[in-house]
Amino acid sequence: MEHDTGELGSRDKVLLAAMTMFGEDPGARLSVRAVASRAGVSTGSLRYHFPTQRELQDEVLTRIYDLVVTDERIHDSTVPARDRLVGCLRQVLTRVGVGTQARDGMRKVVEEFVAPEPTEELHAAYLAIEREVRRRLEYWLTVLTNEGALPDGDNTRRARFLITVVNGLGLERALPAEDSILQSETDTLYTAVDCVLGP
Amino acid sequence: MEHDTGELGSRDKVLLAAMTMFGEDPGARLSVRAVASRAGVSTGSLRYHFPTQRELQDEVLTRIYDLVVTDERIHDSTVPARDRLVGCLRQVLTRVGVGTQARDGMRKVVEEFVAPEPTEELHAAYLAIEREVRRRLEYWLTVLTNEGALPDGDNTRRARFLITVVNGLGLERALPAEDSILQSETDTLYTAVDCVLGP
DNA sequence: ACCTGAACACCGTTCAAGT
DNA sequence: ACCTGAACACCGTTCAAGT
Repeated sequence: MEHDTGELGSRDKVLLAAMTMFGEDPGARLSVRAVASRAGVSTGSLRYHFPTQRELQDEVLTRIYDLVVTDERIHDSTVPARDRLVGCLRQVLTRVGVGTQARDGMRKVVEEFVAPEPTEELHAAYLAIEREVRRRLEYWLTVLTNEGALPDGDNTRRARFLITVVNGLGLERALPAEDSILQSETDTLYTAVDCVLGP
Repeated sequence: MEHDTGELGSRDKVLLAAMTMFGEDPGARLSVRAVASRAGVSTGSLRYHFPTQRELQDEVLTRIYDLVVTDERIHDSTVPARDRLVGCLRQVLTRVGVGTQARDGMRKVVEEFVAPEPTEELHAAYLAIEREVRRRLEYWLTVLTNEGALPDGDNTRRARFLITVVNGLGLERALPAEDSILQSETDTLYTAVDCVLGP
């Protein structure tokens, strides 16, 4: 008959604590001790479920992005425009995934579109995907423009810029990284979005 | 009549030690204790001359890159700061190449660092490279900061952002693209640089 | 002015010991 | 199987004390 988090396993307690902390401050450090103590769990237990700090952060990333329902988000004007746009970009990154998924994804992209001699077909196939993503991004930017949150301007260009940033982040998810990846990804997303939204 | 480093002041001893260590392994950590002990100096003394670890690393960078003449570009103050920074980023992208070279390069990166299960060695190897690039970028930013072209701020964060953009552009060079890539790359570089330099 | 080294408040990871 | 918490080997920074 518990009404707190007592029924949760340690793993979930840790995850809940980490996500809460991330929610409170997306730039937070999420150190072992900070998260463990917030979760009411020992550092050893945290390590048992997440053998490395990076694994914890990856899991947090996945969960966070799963929660975000996106397209609604861009219309929710109670939230600052920059947060909404960052949320949308995060949604794009969700599909990239983390860990093995991110690495497999990048491997496939390279196998399919980079390694082979670029035929007409391949070219067209990739461009179709790329255009799809850009359209989506442009749509989000349009919403913000109509709302007055984003000055009139070349939204295609802006979208291309944001896509490049997301591509860079996606690649970095597949590559080895320091374990502060969660924090620096947030930094970069906000930097890019602020850049587009202007002063 | 000393023939060792005995005549050097502590500050120089520290600098010499740090630069030697950097020379031996550009991926080295250059921690307070490691450098101080190598220099035969107390941590307190090191701190006296370099109030912060960042200041030490910046000084090392400056000395190192002042030796390497390749970066004349960043020092040429007859050119606007943004153009110089974009030039430097282009220099990084030069190594990525275009066409077949870019595709081969990306394939190799993926083969080497993405596809295999990430061992400790691989991880360290990649991080060393990454850190090297970031240091270089930070150095460029420091030059602009000292010059007054760039407000004081977190240059590490700025460097990370620019690296992500360059990573994105590199990936896009390897992928199929519309033929306006040159133009959109320039757009993106300037957007990113302006974003960093501020209004 | 310059230098020392201990102390502080942190890291992430490991591990013997418990249940 | 899961969890504990101490211990380890590191960080960067501060500071009273010396010369």
